[in-house]
Amino acid sequence: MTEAAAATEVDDCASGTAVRPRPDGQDNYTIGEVVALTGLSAHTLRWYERIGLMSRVDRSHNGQRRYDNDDLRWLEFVGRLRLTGMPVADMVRYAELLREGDHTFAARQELLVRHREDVRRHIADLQATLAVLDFKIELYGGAAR
Amino acid sequence: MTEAAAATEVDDCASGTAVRPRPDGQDNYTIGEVVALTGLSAHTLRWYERIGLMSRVDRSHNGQRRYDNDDLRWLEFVGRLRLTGMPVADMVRYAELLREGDHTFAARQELLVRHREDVRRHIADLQATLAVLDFKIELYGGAAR
DNA sequence: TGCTTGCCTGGAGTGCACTCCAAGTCTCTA
DNA sequence: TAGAGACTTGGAGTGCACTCCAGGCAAGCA
Repeated sequence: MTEAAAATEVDDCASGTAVRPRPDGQDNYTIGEVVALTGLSAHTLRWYERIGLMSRVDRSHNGQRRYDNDDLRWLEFVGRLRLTGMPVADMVRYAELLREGDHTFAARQELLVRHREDVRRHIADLQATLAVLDFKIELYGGAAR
Repeated sequence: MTEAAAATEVDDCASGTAVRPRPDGQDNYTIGEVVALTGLSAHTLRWYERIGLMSRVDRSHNGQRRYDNDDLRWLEFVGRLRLTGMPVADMVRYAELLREGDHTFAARQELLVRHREDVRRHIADLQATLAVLDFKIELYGGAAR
């Protein structure tokens, strides 16, 4: 496997539940379609592009955005990172590393490893709180009876 | 158990790792001590009081805040809710219900139950993302070799 | 031909959760 | 008696992640 091929594979496997309604080749979606598919607003999609969280999206002959399946995959991955609390600045950093090419593999991996640690810690915090919530809810139930 | 007793117990059991360095009776802490104990800033502590997230804190003869163990317990619980992403407005709502008395038991329980659902969903999201991160990190590792 | 719909841009505005500021008070130590 | 340090207040400012606005363009339809 070449590094370039690995990079593609690494960066495309956003998640198992990809939303890619049309096969490669017929995959050019208007911003409105992407809004419907991702739940993001058109404002947010344009903003993501402006701040460099997406590389420049293709345009139609009259300047309108045309997204492809790779864009959807990327948006899905970004959605996951966002859901897990990664700051937008870090996601932009990751996107920049991606554009810089294969020599940034280690930096990208490090960024993801660090984020994974954050996520693990956060899960532990949430579970500890869940126990407290269970206890309080139980007590309220007991007091109400 | 009276409802009042239940309310006290329910609302004091913030967590197992309470930071309460002095026993009840000698428990009056300056804002600086509470900053050191909780990690919150003095600004934030005053702001919490201003918005009603804490009921009015005792004052010394010259108007300075004096926190007690109950305040610390409450701050600890608030910290947990904050960590798990509850909006401040919801925490204020909970604090208001608490001040209104025993007849708000059901409402308080409902609020916590709803939040517990949010937390559970969030844990599931985090775990799904963890799987994606593991996969990508693994691929980067493979590509680097 | 005019109207609607969907899209474009740069820049301003919003909501949240703090965070800081200015000007003042009080207490303690040198 | 002076200075340092910890505290007080209301109100303004900050950073983040959007979110909206004004003004305009292009395509499709009555």
